[in-house]
Amino acid sequence: MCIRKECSQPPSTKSETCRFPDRGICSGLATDLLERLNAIVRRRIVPADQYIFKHGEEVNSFATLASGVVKLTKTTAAGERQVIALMYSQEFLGYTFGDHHHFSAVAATTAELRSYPCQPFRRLQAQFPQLERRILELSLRDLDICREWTLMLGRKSSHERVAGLFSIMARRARESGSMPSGHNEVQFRLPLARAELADCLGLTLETVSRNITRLKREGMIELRTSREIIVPSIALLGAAAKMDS
Amino acid sequence: MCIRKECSQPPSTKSETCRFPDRGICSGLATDLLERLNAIVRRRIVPADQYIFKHGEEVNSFATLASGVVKLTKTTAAGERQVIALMYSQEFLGYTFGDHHHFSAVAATTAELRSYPCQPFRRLQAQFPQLERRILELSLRDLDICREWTLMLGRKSSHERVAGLFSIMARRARESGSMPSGHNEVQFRLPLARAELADCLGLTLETVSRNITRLKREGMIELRTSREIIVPSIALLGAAAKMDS
DNA sequence: CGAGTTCTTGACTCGCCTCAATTTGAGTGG
DNA sequence: CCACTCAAATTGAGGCGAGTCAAGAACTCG
Repeated sequence: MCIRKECSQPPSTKSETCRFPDRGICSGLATDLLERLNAIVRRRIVPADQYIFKHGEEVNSFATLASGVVKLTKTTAAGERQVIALMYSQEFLGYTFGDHHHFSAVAATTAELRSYPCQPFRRLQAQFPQLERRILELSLRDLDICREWTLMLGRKSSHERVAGLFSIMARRARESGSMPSGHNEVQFRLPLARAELADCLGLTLETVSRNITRLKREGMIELRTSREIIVPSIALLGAAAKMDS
Repeated sequence: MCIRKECSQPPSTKSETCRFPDRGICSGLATDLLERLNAIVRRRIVPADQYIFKHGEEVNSFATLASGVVKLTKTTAAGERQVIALMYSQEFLGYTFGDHHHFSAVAATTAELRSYPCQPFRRLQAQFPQLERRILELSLRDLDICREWTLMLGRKSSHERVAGLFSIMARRARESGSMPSGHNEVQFRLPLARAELADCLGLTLETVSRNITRLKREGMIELRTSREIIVPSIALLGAAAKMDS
């Protein structure tokens, strides 16, 4: 019962800014609101490994990630880094009610942003309930993902973690990329170096590397180069990670 | 800049259901909306260690926790349990757009719920933008907490984790309980057994126990019984956990 | 092609887990 | 009120998985 998540709506409002309706902020919005959003949007290119915003900085814009991959990171008082989320193309970045960011955002690859200045965006949000609702939907989705991640970090072995992350990445690559969806094999380029993978998984770079070789040995993955990965079967990889979703 | 989180609003709309304005769903809502909510609310008492809802079950209500403590849990395919969040008095529980729960909720102590049936609640939500906004605020808060937890599980030692959890619990106890706020020392009753603490922290019960004795030895805490904890200084305990917030 | 970075691999250490034995504490009935 | 019982917590001994330190191989880019 209850309102059902609308997954398969007709791609009617497919504008330039919204190519993947179920991920982006703009999906399903009325055309007049889309126009208002387009009126305030600004483009911004952030090269790989540069900050988009830093922990503690004042919030002055939100953004849709038009292309690229972005890491959200936090740091222990002891200085250890932890990636708390990976944001992929079309996802909405940095929304908060607070006036200061509680984490940092770093471009993992070159990131192309559609940036909405905070104040006019909030005015639109107050004016259009459908925008507020969309933000809520996306936030709840982020919350779900974060809790899944929590389970991973709390209870899984290093081998399961690496398999799990690769399985997630493979699925994203299959969705976003124009892959023949009938085919089972997925090939993609890792957006992260070994040390960054380690920061995602709460491991060290060496442990990540060892588990990559182990997955290779077990036939779960193949490496073209150290960044180019071939996954023969996502289902098999997901099983190795002991995932359910 | 941007809209500031309203923390110190006058406690004007203090109804029976809303004693802690900044945590609950009802805080700051107009009186007509509060009346509509009160019209659909139902009470429910759940004894300790019983499920409030289970992972995979259909969503049929949301609830404010009127008193008690609730664990939100997930389980690995391998069967290991992980607590992904602790909900305290006045917090809002189980909201989602989906029609099935993605995790379980278990009463840690006897839990008194104010339960809102899903369908009428969603109608009110569609009708009153302020309710939707409030849900968004709370969801973003949950997201922040979850990401802090992620950092803890990914990067902290067992000792830091136990200290961190106790420091969080002590702060909650000080807020909720009628403690002399001038006084530094906090005393509270643990809502969780050792095994449950372990499920929160991604550790084993033995490791939790060892670290409790260590904290005791270091003078960071005192135990009256195994469930009654005295924290001489939350600040010191927080420092041991290497927390920043 | 060469220089610097990134990745892999090895040897060793340490922290947390596992298994097991007490100890403590709460509840019950004599 | 005090033994008895059972569950929960503590403590110990030993093993294993992930971290640390270090060397060498493989990429990347000028």
